[in-house]
Amino acid sequence: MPPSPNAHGRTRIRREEVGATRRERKQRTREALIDAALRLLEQESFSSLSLREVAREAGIVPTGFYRHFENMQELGLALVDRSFRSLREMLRDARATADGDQRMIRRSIAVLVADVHEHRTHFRFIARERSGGVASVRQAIRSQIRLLGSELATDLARLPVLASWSTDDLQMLAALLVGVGVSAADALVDVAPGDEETEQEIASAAERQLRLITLGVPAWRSDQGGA
Amino acid sequence: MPPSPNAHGRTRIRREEVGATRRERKQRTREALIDAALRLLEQESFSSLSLREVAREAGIVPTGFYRHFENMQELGLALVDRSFRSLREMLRDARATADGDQRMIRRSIAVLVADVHEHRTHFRFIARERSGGVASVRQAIRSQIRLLGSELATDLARLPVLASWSTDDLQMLAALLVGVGVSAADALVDVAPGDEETEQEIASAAERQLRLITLGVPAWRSDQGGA
DNA sequence: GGTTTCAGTGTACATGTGTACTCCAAGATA
DNA sequence: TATCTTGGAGTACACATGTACACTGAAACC
Repeated sequence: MPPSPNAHGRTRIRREEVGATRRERKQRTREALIDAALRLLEQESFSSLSLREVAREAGIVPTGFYRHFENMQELGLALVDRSFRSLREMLRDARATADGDQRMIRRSIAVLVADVHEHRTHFRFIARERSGGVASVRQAIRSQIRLLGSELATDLARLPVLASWSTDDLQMLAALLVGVGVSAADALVDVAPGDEETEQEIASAAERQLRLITLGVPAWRSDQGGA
Repeated sequence: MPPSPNAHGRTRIRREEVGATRRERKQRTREALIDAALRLLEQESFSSLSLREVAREAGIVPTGFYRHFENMQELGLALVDRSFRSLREMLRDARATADGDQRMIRRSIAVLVADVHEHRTHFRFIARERSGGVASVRQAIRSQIRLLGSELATDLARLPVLASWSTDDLQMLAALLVGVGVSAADALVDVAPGDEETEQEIASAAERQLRLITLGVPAWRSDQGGA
């Protein structure tokens, strides 16, 4: 624990603070709580994060927390929501604007890398809690990722190469592709902030992995099982 | 928190317990601590696990913990070690005894599924902490998984189809295959204990994913970049 | 058989926790 | 203007936590 608990740039909210309507100020405190949590999550995991800690970092008194969230778990769900909001749209856009599977792959990876870059804290949270401690948070994250997969499967179904594929096989493929993305994001989150080279390597590896997979697609026959 | 903290079958260790040499008894208590931790980790994450909790569950007094581990983090590393010990050998064996890539895939997945089945607690721990809270534990797990990848890459290099591949591409392929395995294990850990059907589905999906990847292999050309 | 070692005990303490309660000042509403 | 509503403050309490310290009795050793 750092010696000075309120040391670095937390968002102090005070009654005296200038601010417009009451709703706006409440909203702002809510944001401050979310941001405070994300900031603290760079150092520790969600399940070991305490209500008091978050409140302190946000600059309000512990009991004030309850005006915004019933408990920490609810804060967790808000964090999941916040973290996934933009990514899903951006990915869908990326697939819509660029068709042709190779271009789609490059675009999607680029979007992912850029988003991880810009919202590192969100992705660190997601990566850490995807299999992590608090059950409801974990489930929320997984359901978001599953959604990502379904959306991808729907788009894939429109590609000529995949026209003859069964829904089951499409889901399998989509899950595989999403898995590669998740692994890449996982790896990116742990790259030192300045290290663009490693970042580039991870992106390139993910791209090549996706490309390898697409190479298998034309040869796929659902029923071929044995050696 | 459950009403009776010492309720279910924890391993009580007492001075009066019959036991042979002093070393053996110390070893047994150490095991009891590890087992206690694994038991508790079914309900909560490692970073929110307390030293007192583990000691209590193992049937010793809090301060007794220090006779075995310097702190919780060291316990965590012991858990990582314990969890990976058997799997790596089993996987290497599986690849050694069955050559021919399709058979290798089937065998490896079978080994993984069986091991997850038998040591569910280990894999739950690994899955949860792989991206989880305590840095040193996370790093230990990742290095084990990376090792898994390197070992696989070495074995892959011996396959005729991959003879011409660069080391870099082999690493990329190995990472992809290991990634599929990790995802599968992730999913398996959350299957309800009795539900063999879902288990079978996950295994089958992973197998198909691996098969699809191998289909891409003959078509791979390292330098082909564009659409 | 006497001495040493040491795994596990028991006590103690300062600190952090979640949450119940009352209070208040400023925004909302009439 | 007077009244109501409500974010947030302040106080309080009953816990749980990590670890320091002195202890004990049996195994290990001479």
